[in-house]
Amino acid sequence: MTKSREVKVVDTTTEEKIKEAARAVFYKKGYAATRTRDIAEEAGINLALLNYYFRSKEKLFDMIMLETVTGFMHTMATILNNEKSTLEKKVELVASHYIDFISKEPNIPIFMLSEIRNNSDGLLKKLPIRQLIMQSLFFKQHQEAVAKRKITEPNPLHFLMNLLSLVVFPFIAQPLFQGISGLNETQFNKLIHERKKLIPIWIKAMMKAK
Amino acid sequence: MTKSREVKVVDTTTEEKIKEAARAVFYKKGYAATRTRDIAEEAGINLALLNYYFRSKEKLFDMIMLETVTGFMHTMATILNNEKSTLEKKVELVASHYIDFISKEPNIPIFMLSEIRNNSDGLLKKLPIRQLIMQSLFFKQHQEAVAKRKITEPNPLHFLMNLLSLVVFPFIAQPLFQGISGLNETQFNKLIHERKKLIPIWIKAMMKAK
DNA sequence: AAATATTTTAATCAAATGATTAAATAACCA
DNA sequence: TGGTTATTTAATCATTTGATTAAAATATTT
Repeated sequence: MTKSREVKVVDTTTEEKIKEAARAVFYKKGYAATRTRDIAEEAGINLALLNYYFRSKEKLFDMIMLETVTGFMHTMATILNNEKSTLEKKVELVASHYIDFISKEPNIPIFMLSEIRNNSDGLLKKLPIRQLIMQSLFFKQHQEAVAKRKITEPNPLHFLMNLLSLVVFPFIAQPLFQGISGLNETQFNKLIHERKKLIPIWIKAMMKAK
Repeated sequence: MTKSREVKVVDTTTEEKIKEAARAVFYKKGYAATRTRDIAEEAGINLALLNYYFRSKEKLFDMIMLETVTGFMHTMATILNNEKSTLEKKVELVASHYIDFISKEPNIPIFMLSEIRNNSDGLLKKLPIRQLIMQSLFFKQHQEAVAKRKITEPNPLHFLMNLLSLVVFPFIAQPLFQGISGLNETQFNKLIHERKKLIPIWIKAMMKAK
């Protein structure tokens, strides 16, 4: 292993450093509010290097945005299509995985959803998310459960919307809820993590309600 | 009624025109992405008038932000403190009111939550939202219901978080859900409005689950 | 009507910001 | 090593953007 290789493994490439810095700043402040100079500073590099490696702020952003959304959807599709888990287990997996994931990157949901909303040319339309989820095993299992009268709500979109709402919204509205409740960050995190167990129970009860 | 007064009533003041334009643009694009020139154009006025009436972009924004958050919280507090409604009825009122309200201004939730997140000096701390909600009749009724074993989940914050999640998140993630489902705007709106009836049923079932 | 105050406009400023350039430095290779 | 390529830097550009100014237009008061 040459020295240059070792640097790439142990430390990180300048290119990677910039990308990671950009990711951090974009996640926190969004596209419009981040300055290329913020990214340069965060990465500890000269401003010109950003354009040297990535041509423009917009190209760098598009790359990160694409990776973020793709990663999010890919994980979702993987869970929803898991052959070895029941519908109930999938609910547990979604809740558990995303609560842990978002806990590590709390700004991701509002970042993604804000930027998707702005994005007029439609990043979503370029990705094959539609069939990946609408034709997932999760949806088939839901359909079966409806047929067997295990679930009353026949629309699988309500099912998925409810699950994601309960998982994601508390993070998005965290500052609001902390302001209301007076809980500090540690206490709030504890509350959030309780939900890994609670959400599957709630979802189960909801979907049987009539 | 003089002519100048009539103008103020029928038409609108320049000042009001600017404020309404600013509201529209800020809601849609957020603080960082809106240009004072965007607001001027939307209002059909000269750029200098914005500074003449409101001194700066930031002051104009702060004013709109304060009104928005105050309005939101005030309505919430009013519903949660309604002496004449049961806990269940309050859930219905919240769902019904906010679904109608956000339907008319779909960008409000993500706007508010994004900007609250940025706001480092803490707009929330200046408002008396804490006691207004934590000491609300809604929370007292919840406590009673827990005592009477009508509700299993003892934490009222989970209760409120769940309710708001189910109401608000579908709007925030609307572009995502439309991308996933392939529904057009009309179809999606129909889905959202179904939730006015469904959410109270779901909440009821959830909170009794164990 | 004349004088005064208010509102609006066009022109301009200064700072911020995304991007480029040419030169310097470091890495690589024959 | 010496030459070539790749990386990095400092300086600078051109635009954009928030804000100001002085003058013009309009409304109000005396």
